[in-house]
Amino acid sequence: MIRFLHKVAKPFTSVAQSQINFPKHLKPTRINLSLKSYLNSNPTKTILLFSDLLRKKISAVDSYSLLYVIKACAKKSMDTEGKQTHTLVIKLGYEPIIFLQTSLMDMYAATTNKPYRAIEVFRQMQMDGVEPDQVTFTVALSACADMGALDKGVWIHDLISRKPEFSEDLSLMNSLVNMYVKCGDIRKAMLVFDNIRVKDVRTWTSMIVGHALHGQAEEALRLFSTLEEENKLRSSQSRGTKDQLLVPNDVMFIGVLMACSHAGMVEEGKRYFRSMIEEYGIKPRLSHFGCMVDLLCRLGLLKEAYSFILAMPIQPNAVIWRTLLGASGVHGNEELAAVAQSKLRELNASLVGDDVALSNIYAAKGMWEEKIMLRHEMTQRRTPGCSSVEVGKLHS
DNA sequence: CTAGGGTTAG
Repeated sequence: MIRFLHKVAKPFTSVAQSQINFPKHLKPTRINLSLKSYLNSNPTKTILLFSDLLRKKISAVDSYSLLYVIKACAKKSMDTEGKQTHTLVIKLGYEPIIFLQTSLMDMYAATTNKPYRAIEVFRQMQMDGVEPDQVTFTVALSACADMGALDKGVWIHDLISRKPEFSEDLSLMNSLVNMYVKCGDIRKAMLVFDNIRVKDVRTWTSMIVGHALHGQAEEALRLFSTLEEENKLRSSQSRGTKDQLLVPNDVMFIGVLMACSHAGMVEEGKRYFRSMIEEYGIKPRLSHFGCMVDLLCRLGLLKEAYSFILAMPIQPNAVIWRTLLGASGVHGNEELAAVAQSKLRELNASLVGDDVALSNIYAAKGMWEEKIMLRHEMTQRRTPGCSSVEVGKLHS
């Protein structure tokens, strides 16, 4: 934690700024460019430099400096520093600056596991009479989506509806579709989707994922086919329409594979996985492999799932082994369960529940010696310093 | 010489 608030001697004002003659290298713009430049390479340095400036009682900071610090806090998930910066924004009277409010909302959504703080900032803006714009609404909807807060999302949608020109903002509309998807109102999501005249890849992706999440695999895949057909049509037409192609990307394929997985469509899933690699030239990521493992495991194709995992060109993570472990439990395959279990231990990522899963299989099969052995191992393996908080990060 | 945004397995 980096403390800097208590070092602030007095609130910074624009009057004070104009009265002080800073050395050239300490002018706000100059410093801000440094703060900004560290943002991509080393965000912690942005925060350190800023706290250093305050410690030296150099008030050569302005709203730009704060913005970069807030972004740095968001990037490094430094919630304490983020909160301190928020306090500083208020202390310096920068509340009406919409850029700061929006990035604060974004910061809270990124650093706390309660995005409702982002909505609280939004509420406060409403109370202070600070008018939100498209970007503020976009971030607010994203926070609602993360929380699954349909009531708040609808409230914000209502506020947006009063500004017809906002419906031209595609980022905002995509955020709106995503909010309805994540909050479970698929019909409303479709309604918004249909009303977006010029869509992009993200629009389609949100809707495909939406259908997949709602167990509407056919709708998801039909949507994907529609997109492919539109692309084919356009590429066969004049050259002018080529740049209007909406080429499916890796994220969209996660939605497609999710749909196949939820519907148990194993052959289709394999076909899409191949198509992704061969036709679209997309290198599958861990999440794509995870979808495939999930698909195979759901159908009880455990051996195939296992050989699929072994053939992966990248190292499988704990989630993948846990998928296999869970499915082995459901389908009573104690050999593969034990393999998955040991892989989890190798990764140093086994959870209490993983031992229980294997233990239950042994019990169900009457393998009491194995169960006792496992129980013995479990009690021996208690390593100090491994709290449930640290382990909990695996779930996020 | 500088400001904020949307899609991602389980």
